[in-house]
Amino acid sequence: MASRTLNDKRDETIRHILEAAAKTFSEVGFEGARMDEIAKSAAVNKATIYYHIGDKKALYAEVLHDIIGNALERSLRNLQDTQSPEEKLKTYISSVTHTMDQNPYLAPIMMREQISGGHNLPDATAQAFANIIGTLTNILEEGAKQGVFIETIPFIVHSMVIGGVMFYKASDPVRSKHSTFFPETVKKLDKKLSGSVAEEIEKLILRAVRK
Amino acid sequence: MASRTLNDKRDETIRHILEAAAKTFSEVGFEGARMDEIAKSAAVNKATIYYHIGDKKALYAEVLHDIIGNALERSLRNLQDTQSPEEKLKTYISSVTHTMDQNPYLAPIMMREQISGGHNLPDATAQAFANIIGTLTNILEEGAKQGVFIETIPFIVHSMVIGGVMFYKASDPVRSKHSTFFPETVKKLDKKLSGSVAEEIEKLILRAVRK
Amino acid sequence: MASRTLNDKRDETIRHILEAAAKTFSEVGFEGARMDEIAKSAAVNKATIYYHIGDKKALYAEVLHDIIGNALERSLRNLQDTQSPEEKLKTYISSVTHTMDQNPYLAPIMMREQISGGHNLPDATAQAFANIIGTLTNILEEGAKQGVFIETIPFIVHSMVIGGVMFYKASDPVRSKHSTFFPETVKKLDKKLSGSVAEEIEKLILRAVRK
Amino acid sequence: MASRTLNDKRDETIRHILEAAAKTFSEVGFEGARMDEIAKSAAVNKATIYYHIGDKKALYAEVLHDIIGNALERSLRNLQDTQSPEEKLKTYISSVTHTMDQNPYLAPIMMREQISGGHNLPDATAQAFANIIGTLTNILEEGAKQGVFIETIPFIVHSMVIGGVMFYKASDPVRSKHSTFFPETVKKLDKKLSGSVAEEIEKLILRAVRK
DNA sequence: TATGAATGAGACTTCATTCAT
DNA sequence: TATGAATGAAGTCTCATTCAT
Repeated sequence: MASRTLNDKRDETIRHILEAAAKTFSEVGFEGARMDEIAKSAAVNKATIYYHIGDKKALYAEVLHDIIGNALERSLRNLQDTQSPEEKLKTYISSVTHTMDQNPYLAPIMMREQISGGHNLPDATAQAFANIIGTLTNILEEGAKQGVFIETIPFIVHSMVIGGVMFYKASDPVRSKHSTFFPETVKKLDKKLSGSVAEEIEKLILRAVRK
Repeated sequence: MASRTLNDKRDETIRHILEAAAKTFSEVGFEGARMDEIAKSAAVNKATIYYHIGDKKALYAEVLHDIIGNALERSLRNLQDTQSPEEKLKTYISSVTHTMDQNPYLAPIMMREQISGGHNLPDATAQAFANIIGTLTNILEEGAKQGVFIETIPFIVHSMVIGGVMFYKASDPVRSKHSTFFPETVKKLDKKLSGSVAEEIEKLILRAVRK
Repeated sequence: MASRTLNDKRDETIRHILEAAAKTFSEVGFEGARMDEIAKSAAVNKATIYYHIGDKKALYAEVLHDIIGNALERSLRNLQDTQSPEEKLKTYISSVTHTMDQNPYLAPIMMREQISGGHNLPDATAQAFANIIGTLTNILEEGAKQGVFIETIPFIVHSMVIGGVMFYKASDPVRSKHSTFFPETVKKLDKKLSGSVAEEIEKLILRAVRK
Repeated sequence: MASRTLNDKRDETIRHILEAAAKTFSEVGFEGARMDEIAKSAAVNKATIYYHIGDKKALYAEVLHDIIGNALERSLRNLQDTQSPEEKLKTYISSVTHTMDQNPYLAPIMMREQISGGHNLPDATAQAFANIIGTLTNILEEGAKQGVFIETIPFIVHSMVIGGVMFYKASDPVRSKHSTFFPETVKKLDKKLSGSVAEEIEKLILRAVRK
């Protein structure tokens, strides 16, 4: 029981650190993140991070693996037994939008990774990422074979879904900051993707690929 | 004549600096950029940057204004006298893709700005950025009014176009780095947007919004 | 019986620690030694060192007292009843060389102490060290009085014996590391002082001081 | 002329740094040295060391090369045209003792290098060091061939000369610190090797090897 | 105008030590 | 008795910026 308690405490500390790190990395990126800031935000001594996890790079890798890796994989599980390609595509898109909503750190971190060429992307994460594309490709090809979808370049559809969703998620701060430049209709948009926004994306993508 | 020559030289130096800075900022972001690196890449002394332009923030603002600002505005000019909403939308998309191809520093810098909430975005640039959305909104609304487009949330279409294009452009390094994870079809895709890729995006967007 | 067993275990733990500490201190010096490293090498938890012995300085003092102190004193016992000054000098030198061979941690630690001015030298150790010089001085003076040795400055003879022996012992790693620089004859030399090397030193010193 | 002045200043700064570093490294060793301390002692900002020379390891290497390397080589020049093996041996020893006197940082640094196995010894320095042994070996072998010296193991003679001299030089702090333990005769010894002490060493070594 | 030298502030990291169990 | 967790202090190094010429 004692060891159980100890492990609990350890795990809790680590979770605090990873949570704070994910938040910081998502907000300011790897280069902009300060170990001091992360430690303070996790309410632990800076050295504790080094004790439990390691240096900044190791911390980043851990965040990617722990927070991002899981989220990406989880988002694919709902697909298993859905039926028609169209249904699958809907589920796929709603899984992606839902995941982005659930984990607010996901989109910024992944976008930055994307831009910087995946320099710090652990293989496991890159693999998970590739799986997403693979899954979409399968859906689109299956749909094309069944004659319900047109022929497409899957990676471009993928770019539009993921890029579009991420862009939308990430654009929230800009929209509010320079609000005077944006028309009212743009500013009114919900911060959440789920609901009408997710449906709008689904609608557009389906219209685009449906025969 | 002497002063003309001097000015030429001065301008050339500044151009070198801005070019090098744009490249560096696009590759590693504001936080990741090193003044030393930029100076070396511009083949000038580090102090020269401070002499001619100012500190790092000033340099970044100058890059945004000089490189990005112009490019954005240029991309809108082709729209002036095109006719039907569908034609306008086509031109709009090809302008965006063309601009991204012309200026390789544009997409990364803008995406990073987007993610970080436009923290360093000069007002002029934000304004130009807002104009793009405004233009697209007008096109879509005109199309809807004429009954050739469905009703859409313009900012979401915008997210899919810009986000999709940027994502595609930015994903090139990841695709090659973790190439083993990606299927052959993904790896074969062209680095340039123009041509088939731009057409594919146009096709999908048009299919999505066309009634 | 239980307490006896406990004491045994405790003593064994302490012995492990001191052994590991002596090895580490001899290899990298006081400043270069890491408590983590010593604990790992002793197969105990780091806190155990603090519990049983104390902080780094206390540990170092303990090593000096326990390992070094005894060795130095032991090396003097053989001298008690030897007879002629020449015999005594021979015994003295072979005691020194033998001690250095027996305890591989001795020479490095003592040399470092020497260099750093005995900053961390406990009084007991310094005393034992002074005794060695005193003993040699006595032997040399007795020999001079008996007319079998020339007049010498004992501390200089001492420097040549101790310095020479330590230098020889310590030079083993350099000889092998930069082996290409050393001629074959140098590299072939034995790691042990005892035997031919000790005899050679004896021979040279005796020739130097013998009338 | 301006550039000359600039270079002078640069060189002076570097000399200050190397001087301070040599002193510090000699006193407390590589691990014990603090960059802060060295900078303060050189009256420059800490960053200036990194600007001109590099990190701690680079600084240490530079010290070894600059201070030690030169000194060692200089000590060999006097040997060129001396005549008899005995004269050469005398010159050799006085060169060594003189060098140690001239450069007070030499003995401690070299001894520490010796002890730690030449871990940080640049090849150039190791080479210079090997040359010293080679030179002595030649002298001893020439003397033996001419029948004026006995057969010896040169590296052991070398150990006694270098080890002895270094030990003597290095023992100065201990002698004064624990002065109560040392007899008056030991304490009275001069800090300088030159003069009587150097002569005493010469005398002893010559007596040892002379046939 | 341009630049090599220099620096203050602050970043990352290490390490001896203590705490809580 | 022993230890995993945690930390404060201090160390190394970096970097945007300024200085002096």
